Amino acid sequence: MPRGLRMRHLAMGPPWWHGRFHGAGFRITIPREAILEVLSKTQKHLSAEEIYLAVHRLHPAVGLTTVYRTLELLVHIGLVFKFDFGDSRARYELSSGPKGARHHHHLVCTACGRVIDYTDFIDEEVELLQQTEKGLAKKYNFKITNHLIQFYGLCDKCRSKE
Amino acid sequence: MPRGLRMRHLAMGPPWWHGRFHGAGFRITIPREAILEVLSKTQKHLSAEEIYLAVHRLHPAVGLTTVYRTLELLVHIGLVFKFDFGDSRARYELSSGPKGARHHHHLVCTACGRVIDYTDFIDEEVELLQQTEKGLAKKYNFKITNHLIQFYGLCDKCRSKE
DNA sequence: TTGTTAATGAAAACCATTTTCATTTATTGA
DNA sequence: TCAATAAATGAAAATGGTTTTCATTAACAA
Repeated sequence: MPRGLRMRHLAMGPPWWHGRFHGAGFRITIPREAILEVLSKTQKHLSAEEIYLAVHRLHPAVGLTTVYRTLELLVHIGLVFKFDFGDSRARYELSSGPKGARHHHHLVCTACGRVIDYTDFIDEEVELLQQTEKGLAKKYNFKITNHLIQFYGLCDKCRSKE
Repeated sequence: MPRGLRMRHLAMGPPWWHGRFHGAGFRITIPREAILEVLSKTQKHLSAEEIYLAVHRLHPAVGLTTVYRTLELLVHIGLVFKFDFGDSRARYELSSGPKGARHHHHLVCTACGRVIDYTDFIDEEVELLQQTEKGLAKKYNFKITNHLIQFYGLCDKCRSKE
């Protein structure tokens, strides 16, 4: 049986993101473990408070302040995306799991605030985006690390109410 | 010599957006005129306070509250776009002038916050976006009215500081 | 194990935005 | 042209998500 990285996961070794932390000189703490645990077990776009509540269930000692600070850190090192869907509170999402395959875009209903993730057309989009990124990077000497694509409109429910 | 509304604009006729207001049942007031005036004379992404300050120069009686309320209204009727560039204050931009040709996307520097508008590649993007919108609209029964595209990364100045 | 320093939690501060409410003003009908 | 009336406004207060402060705790290198 092969060893190495593979084994570490089957044997429940350190989570995949520990390396990212150590590499950047950050400490691995219980609140941080808990927050990443929560984020990695949901597909939803959680707000800081929702994350706090979920973490609080497991570790009541963890405070909201730490949740905010940790999220800021995670966004900074690129482990988490921060979104604004227009409801005056930020939403957070793991940018990619250990398998690194989560990228999606959003449909935001401007009437009820519902957010739909979609991955359809992502391939075509990504191809174009890469060309665009390349061109923009060159023209503006900009180092592009990320992009945000959101479509706004009315979801099926809100359409029928009109 | 003709009197009435016409005169107020030096025979230039009512601004192009008056129709949009009357049609939706909203009144045309001095603060609203002033706010649209300010928005139509800049290419920048102004914050509510910046708009307030600019309006204040012309009409000191106009308050910040009214600016917020008017912007909300303008966003609602689609005359203005509201953006979030991550600096904890919303930015506003006229969605289209009378000639309706202003659409662009943004490059946002995550280090210094600089925002660059670009219209390059817009044609190719728009073509793909239309296909995507069509597909998404069908699949999710979503009526898409708008989209947001932003690229994040480091601008030339911040790159060289690294 | 221990010393150093980052990380934390509670409470207070912050600040963009929203709400309240009394007053003003644009519009409509006489 | 002039009220009538309901929308719009401004000042001040409230709101609420997020950040800061500061004393305490805990991660981790030696």
